[in-house]
Amino acid sequence: MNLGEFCENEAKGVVQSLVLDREKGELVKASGRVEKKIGISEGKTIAALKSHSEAERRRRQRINAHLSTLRNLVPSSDKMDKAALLAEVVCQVKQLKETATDVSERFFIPLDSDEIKVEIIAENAIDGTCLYRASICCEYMPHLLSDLKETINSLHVNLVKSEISTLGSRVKNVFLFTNLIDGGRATIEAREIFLSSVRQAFSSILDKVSAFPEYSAYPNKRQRISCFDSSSLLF
Amino acid sequence: MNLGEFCENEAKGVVQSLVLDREKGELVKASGRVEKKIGISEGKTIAALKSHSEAERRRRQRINAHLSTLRNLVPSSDKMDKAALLAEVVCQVKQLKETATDVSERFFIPLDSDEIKVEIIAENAIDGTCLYRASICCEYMPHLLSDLKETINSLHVNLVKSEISTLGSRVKNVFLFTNLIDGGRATIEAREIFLSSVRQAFSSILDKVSAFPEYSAYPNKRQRISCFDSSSLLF
DNA sequence: ACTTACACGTGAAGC
DNA sequence: TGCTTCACGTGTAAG
Repeated sequence: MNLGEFCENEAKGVVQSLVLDREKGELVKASGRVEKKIGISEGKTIAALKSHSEAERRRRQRINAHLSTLRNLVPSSDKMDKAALLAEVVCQVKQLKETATDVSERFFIPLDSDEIKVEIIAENAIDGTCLYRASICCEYMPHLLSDLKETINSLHVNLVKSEISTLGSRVKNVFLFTNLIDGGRATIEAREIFLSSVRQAFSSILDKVSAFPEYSAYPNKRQRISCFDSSSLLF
Repeated sequence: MNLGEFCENEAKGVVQSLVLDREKGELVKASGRVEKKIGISEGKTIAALKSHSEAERRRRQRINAHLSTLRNLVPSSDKMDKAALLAEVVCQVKQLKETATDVSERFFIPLDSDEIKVEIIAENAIDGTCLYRASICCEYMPHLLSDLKETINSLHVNLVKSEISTLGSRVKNVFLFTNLIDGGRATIEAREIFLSSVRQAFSSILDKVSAFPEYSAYPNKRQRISCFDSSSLLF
């Protein structure tokens, strides 16, 4: 029922509405409760309708403003319709994410998602000693590095190499180490147990970081990258 | 005028339409041309209206499908309304692009936008010889490298170093060189002329690449990065 | 004339 | 109840 229709029918004191019935393909009465008590507050109703349509107008403007912002961000998306623009945005986001992941894995850049990875990356053919790689990517917090150091120490591993890289407030740490305790005599089960204990140790750090109140509160930060070998610095 | 309104007025052989006048804040007649010849093709009109509303329905579905795809791509955007979702997407795209640019500049990764950069990066304090850095980022095409080689040769520069990196089908080349011809005696104007001649030479390569029919046709490619020093390989 | 895309006002549903 | 969001059918203009 549009505004014009309402006022027109208001005079008769009744509201009738016909709609297109999609299944039957014909016009039908809109509903059963078409009778209404009218005449008391036409002004109020009109005012409500007016504010409603104005609110809806504002909503559309908000959405379209974001869409045109996206248009500026996406190259050569002028004269694309809304659907095509959104399709293009989907592609861009996917591709950017994929690139970011690739770059991150190869070049050791911290991403925005927290992550822990612990894996065996090499096995000594002679004595069966394993080389492990453990990485943690998270938001920076005070004492993060000393916590990590403590964790590594408590695991009683033979640290081969450690690296840190930062991007904005994100930190990524990678550790290469061998297992001191069972070394070459480790069974597959023992290795799995060791892996999961390392994962657990790192996870508790991640929990601590997650619980830490961020003091950067998501600014439009200008991100800067730095990375270095911290083997000699930290440990 | 909605379908119900139309059919209702059709009986009277006239169409009246009231709309809310935003400036005056009151209801006014919609337009002057309210008289219509009706009774000839009601069926056709209804059919047209129906196909119209169905088309509009399909359009909405298309747009909403893309929006829900974006919802899945953006973390924790469940229960966001459309505007908030789009705002979040804008942020994500901006941040991803910024990160990509940072990473690209520092780690020498080709991005998706074609680019040429030629600049002086150092000047010899004694003889005034300049060290230049020229980079080109573009789509790969056959003979790109030999074209580049030819271009560099034709510029008669003293090539110090060249690097290539690729990401998917994108290629980025960086060249460090000094100017053989005028060397230390170059005036500021001569340097500018030299810079622009290098830019022009690279631009013609970029034009050639742009004109080249892509054979990758934008797949959802799994991008892989490789980069190497090509000084000894290429030149 | 037919299709297509957009803006609009409105009904319905969730707080 | 009032406010907000969404889907809908429609008016309208462009190709």
